[in-house]
Amino acid sequence: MRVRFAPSPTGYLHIGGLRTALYNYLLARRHGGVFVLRIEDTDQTRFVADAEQDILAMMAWAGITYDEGPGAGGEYGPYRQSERSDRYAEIADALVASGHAYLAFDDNESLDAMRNRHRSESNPNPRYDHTTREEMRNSLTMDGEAVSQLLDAGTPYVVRLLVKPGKTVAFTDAVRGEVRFESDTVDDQVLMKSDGLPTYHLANIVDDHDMAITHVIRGEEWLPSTPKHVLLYEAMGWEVPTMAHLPLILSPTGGKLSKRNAEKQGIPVSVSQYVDAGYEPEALVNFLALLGWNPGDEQEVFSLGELVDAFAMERVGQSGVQFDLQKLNWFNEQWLRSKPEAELARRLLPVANERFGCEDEKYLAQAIGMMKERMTMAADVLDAEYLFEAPTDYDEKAVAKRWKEKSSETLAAFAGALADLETWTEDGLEEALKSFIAAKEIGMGALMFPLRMALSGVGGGPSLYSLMVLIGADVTQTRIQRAIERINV
RNA sequence: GCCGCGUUCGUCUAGGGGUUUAGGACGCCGCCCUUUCACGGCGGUAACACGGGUUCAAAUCCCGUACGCGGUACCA
Repeated sequence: MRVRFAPSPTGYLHIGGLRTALYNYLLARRHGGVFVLRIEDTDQTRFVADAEQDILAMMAWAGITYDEGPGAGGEYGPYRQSERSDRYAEIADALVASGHAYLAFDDNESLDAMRNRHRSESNPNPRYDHTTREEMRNSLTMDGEAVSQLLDAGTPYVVRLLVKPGKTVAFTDAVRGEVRFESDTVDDQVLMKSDGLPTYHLANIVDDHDMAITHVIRGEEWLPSTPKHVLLYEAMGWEVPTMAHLPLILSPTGGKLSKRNAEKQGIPVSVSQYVDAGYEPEALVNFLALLGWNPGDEQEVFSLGELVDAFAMERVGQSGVQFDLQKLNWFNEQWLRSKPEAELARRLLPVANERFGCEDEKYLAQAIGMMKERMTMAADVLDAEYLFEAPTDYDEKAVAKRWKEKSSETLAAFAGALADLETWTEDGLEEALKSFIAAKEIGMGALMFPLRMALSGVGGGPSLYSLMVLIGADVTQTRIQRAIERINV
């Protein structure tokens, strides 16, 4: 089995592109096959200089490795279409020679004119096909001599696929079963552009054949052009690979997950935006894997390796799937909790240092340990400022509601008790606190709430025992004094 | 318009003729746990697009309709 991911460097790697890459990768690894990365850079006008680099970087971030491709080598290279031009020209010539394709000299104006001529309410998008090609300037309508003259004069031309009407083009899609198209509805696709570069359709089938690709796994947007590809394979006498068209990822409201549409709804479309937002790669991969595929049992959290073991094309769905950021966030929480604090601390230290001057990785790791179950994103720990510095203000609503007349007095007394405490540990603190409230004959809340306010300034958060251990005895004392001075009832 | 693909809780989905009072997950709501907030546990909310047919029996098979999505470029 040989599969490929064939992105076009016309923009940064799209979230849908990453899923396509992932499914290809999973299938290859599952079956001990080869995963090829091929860069389809045949559109000069839309070329984006650093797009290829972004694609490579994002795949690496996600842990999706490939066996052949730019930077990985392989016997079927080069893996950039811009470096394979001669081969496409050769095939285009062969297609023309065998009568499966022809030369067309029409410029944009005459193309527009033809479309305007035929445009009507019942035919809003006239095609260059068996119904119109006879009106045009091409090697079918002109004699050989006229064609030679144009060629000699250097007239620009394209090569078009000659699609004969009255045929049924059928293929079996691994996701959808048998799909059939009538050739009457297929247009004479341009195979070679006038700039001498191939279109996707030509380059794709030539490369898939030359690179011995056995399974073509791509987005559903390609389904309508598959008959053209089948026709091309047949014209060359090549075997048609197994086709699999993945359901499209839709925006949360059901429309296309286009850049504009999605970002309006707060859904990033570039993988790099997820990286920048701080998502765990495992979470994005996990989420994407389940977007259009399911294992058939109730497991939801999968590592990449587990996905490899569980993945099966038969369990890929057929209908479009809506992107749900909340579910992605849930996966991020799951993965975050499974990561060692030390690892997260190492990652977050630079930001913690910048924001709070925190240079102590161990301290940060300890703070993360306390906050882990409250975080959606790793950086959320830094939003709990009180972990790093004294609160500058105290939640007014909570204070108004729960700060009593005696709170200051209680706190002051407790501060005194803490000053005598010898074992500054969670257990020691808990013991001290309990004996304090017992002696004072007050409820737990009468001390806990003021203490929490004094130490954190907010009503919710991690265990106070662990917080006090984290910030230490001195800081605890300072914060208590500060609160007594500042919170007046 | 035409061509193609699709349609089970708000979302991702299981189920593929009787096992179904249609299961799970996210979200939302409630209860429990708890110093708080979370986590966790328990419970609740909520779906077979519609109409015909086939069949003893249909969410499941067939046809139609509706709706959604994709395609309809010298873009991929």
